[in-house]
Amino acid sequence: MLDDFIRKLRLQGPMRDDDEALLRHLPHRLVSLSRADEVAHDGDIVTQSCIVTDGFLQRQKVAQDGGRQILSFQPPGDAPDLFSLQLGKMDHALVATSPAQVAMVQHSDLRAACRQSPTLNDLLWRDTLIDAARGRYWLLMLGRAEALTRMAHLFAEMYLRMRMIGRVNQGSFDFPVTQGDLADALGHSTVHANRILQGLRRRELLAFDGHRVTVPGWERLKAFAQFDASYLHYTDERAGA
Amino acid sequence: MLDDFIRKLRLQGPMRDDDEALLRHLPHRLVSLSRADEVAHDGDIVTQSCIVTDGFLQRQKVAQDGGRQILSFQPPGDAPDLFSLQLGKMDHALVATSPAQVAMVQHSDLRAACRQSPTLNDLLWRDTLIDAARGRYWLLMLGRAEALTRMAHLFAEMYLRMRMIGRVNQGSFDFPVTQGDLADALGHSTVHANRILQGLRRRELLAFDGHRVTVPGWERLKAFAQFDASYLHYTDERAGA
DNA sequence: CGTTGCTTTGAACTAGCTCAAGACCTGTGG
DNA sequence: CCACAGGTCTTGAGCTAGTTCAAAGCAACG
Repeated sequence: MLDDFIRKLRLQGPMRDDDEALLRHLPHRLVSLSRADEVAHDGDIVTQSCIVTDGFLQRQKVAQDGGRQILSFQPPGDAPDLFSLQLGKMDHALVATSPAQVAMVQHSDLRAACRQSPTLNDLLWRDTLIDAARGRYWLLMLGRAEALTRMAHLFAEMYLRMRMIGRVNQGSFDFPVTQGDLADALGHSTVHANRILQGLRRRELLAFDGHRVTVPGWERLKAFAQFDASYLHYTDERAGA
Repeated sequence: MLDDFIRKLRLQGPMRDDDEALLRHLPHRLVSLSRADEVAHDGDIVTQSCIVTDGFLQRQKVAQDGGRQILSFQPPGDAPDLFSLQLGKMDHALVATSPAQVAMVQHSDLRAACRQSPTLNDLLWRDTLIDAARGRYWLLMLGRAEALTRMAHLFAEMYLRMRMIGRVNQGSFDFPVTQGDLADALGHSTVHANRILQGLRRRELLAFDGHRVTVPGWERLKAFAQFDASYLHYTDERAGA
């Protein structure tokens, strides 16, 4: 069940076999989620973290005026609230983007594993930092990139991340989000998200039907989105190619 | 020299006295910087991290089109590239915003200290995660907040962070940045940054002369900026009040 | 087979941009 | 001590990317 997580950690740095064993023996409880289910609410005090095993979660934050900003989409293999192991408190909500499945792990068990193995401690720390690096890149996109590039970049990142966990088949992968979700992630209105998607399809950079993304030419999309995979900090040489 | 850093860590969670001693005995080298000096370049492989002891650093990233996005301003007490302890590689540049002083610490020494004290390991991990939390909040601002709120929020955050390290006197603190810097941080043009600042001054929310910020009424600014300090994860009760 | 939520389109509007020029300030060399 | 140079700030004016509002089309689900 934690296969994707372990696979991703291995892509992000060297993992000792005994650390993998420690992870595999982590007690966990599988939970199935429907779209919009909240794994954790903004402000919650939490004592467990989750690992996405199927579907997508998203981080989101609702502003005073009711506007919603989606801070990230988290594909399988992600541990989107691993940070709470150290912070203990949510500063945003963690919500199921689509029907999803997560493995819940107690902080006490994670802490015990980290104490037992400093190298596992480092692997997890590293994962939370790569997560932050993705956030920084998203910041760059929101601040500087124009609409088409921004949207293209989001899809390029998802494409590569899904490919790295083996979930891309013939240039296409599941990504069940609404255009409203995309708009809230990119800081646009729903109407404009719709028009951007049409623009990307017209340019034959990607097609998206609300459930599945198809990338006809990865190199073309990469170039258009000015996508440079180095911020994902994969140590594997094939990454991003 | 590491006083502000230790002070900040103590505000973010309980610190054992022996951990403080470990930090104080970290070998470090003080470096003075002029405005625009690069502590680390985008893409650098690094084996040391810095702690800001005076002045401001900023993270920044230059897009293909030459546009620059400032990802964060780092006041004294921050360790803006502590993440490189785990990642080893810069995915953005670290630059002096103004004349500044930093303490450089070797990763090998930091790693030794973390191995020696798991609680110190946690304090540092925690610090990198709070840094990420600030980034998420900035993302919310860039995505959803309108110009005036966005600018006000940046100043509110800097005000509070400076106050927590004792660098606010009578509602005013040093913040030597140009309007171009502010624009590049907030995703605006320089011209617009200028007009926003005029708007904030006209409303008597804050005054800024290019060197120093003066906040005539903290409560008013807080309300206007919709500032809620909880994302800074200070454990001290006085924080944000 | 009707309801509900999502997508698509049009049209008017606006926040923020770009371009351009002038004012101001600060440090430097003569 | 002055003049000049380079950067920063300020202002105006026209433009554009993206918004809001409103309505219609579509598709999935009970």
